[in-house]
Amino acid sequence: MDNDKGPFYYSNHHELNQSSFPFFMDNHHSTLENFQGFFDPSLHGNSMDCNTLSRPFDLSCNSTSEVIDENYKKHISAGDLTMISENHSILNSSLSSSSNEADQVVTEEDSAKSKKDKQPKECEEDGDHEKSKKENKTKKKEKKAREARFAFLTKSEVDHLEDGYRWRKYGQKAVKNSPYPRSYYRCTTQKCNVKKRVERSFEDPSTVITTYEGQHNHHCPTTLRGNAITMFSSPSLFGSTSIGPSFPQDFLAQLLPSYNNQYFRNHHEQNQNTMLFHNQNQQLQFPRDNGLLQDLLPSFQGRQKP
DNA sequence: CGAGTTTGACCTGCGC
DNA sequence: GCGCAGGTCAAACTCG
Repeated sequence: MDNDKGPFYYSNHHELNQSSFPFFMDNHHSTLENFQGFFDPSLHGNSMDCNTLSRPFDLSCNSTSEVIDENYKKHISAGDLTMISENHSILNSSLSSSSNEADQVVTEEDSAKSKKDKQPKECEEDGDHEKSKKENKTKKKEKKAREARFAFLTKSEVDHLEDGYRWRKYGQKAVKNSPYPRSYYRCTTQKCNVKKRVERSFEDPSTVITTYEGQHNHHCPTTLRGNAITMFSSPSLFGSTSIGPSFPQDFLAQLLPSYNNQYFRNHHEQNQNTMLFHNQNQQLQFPRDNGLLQDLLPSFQGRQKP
């Protein structure tokens, strides 16, 4: 994988298992397996800013939501897991089923293999399908920046997890080397081009891999924000001194209603006592720090690419 | 009847 | 150039 622009290159031979995956959700046991591990500065020797990961998520659900930063719309290759770092870098690891989830690359890059990003709709609305095809061909050289993607694993028996948004399935494909198909969804809201892919891990069939692409430009239809914010900001939940002043509540508040509210819906009651951040006495601080890439995924051995 | 799903065909990029 | 795999389209279908 080309990585000329990225300051960091991570070998794909280092293990990235579920415990090092940024958001490993376990709906059955009412835990977010890796939130604590992911944010825990004692594990990573450093910490991260709330904005680091909130960017690729739906900001429009937040009352303080703002214009999408074009700098985050970097190309990434198909089938990649992406996280956006504070300094606009992208952590990028392959999730394609043809590759192993434990055999991943983390890199900042503008992907050279940005696949087609079709824009035929405008053309087809005039009913001239052939014309649109031709125009499409002429446009293919104008590689449009692929939307940022963000993927996470969820332990669930349900493939398509409720996340508060309405999705229309527009495709399903068999995935190579996997008995489980990959489903393609598009946000049903007009002019919202957010997509997501859902597939089940063939290595761990209890795990669903959900990949979001793009950012919603509308409010979450069925937000559970209130619950999420209450829970995450509750001193009784985390302990009044356990959360540092820069605890990414905004990030979590943005994240959870959109991406995990089934979790809350189903387990809200028990979650009040059992959920999230196993070690609640941990000091959690997230100073703004650009040197975060090496710290995010400690199982990787990052190195400067020559 | 509208919204969502299914599914085969098609398009595109990439590796050989 | 060819084949493969990922991604998308769109007609047919299902469902409420």
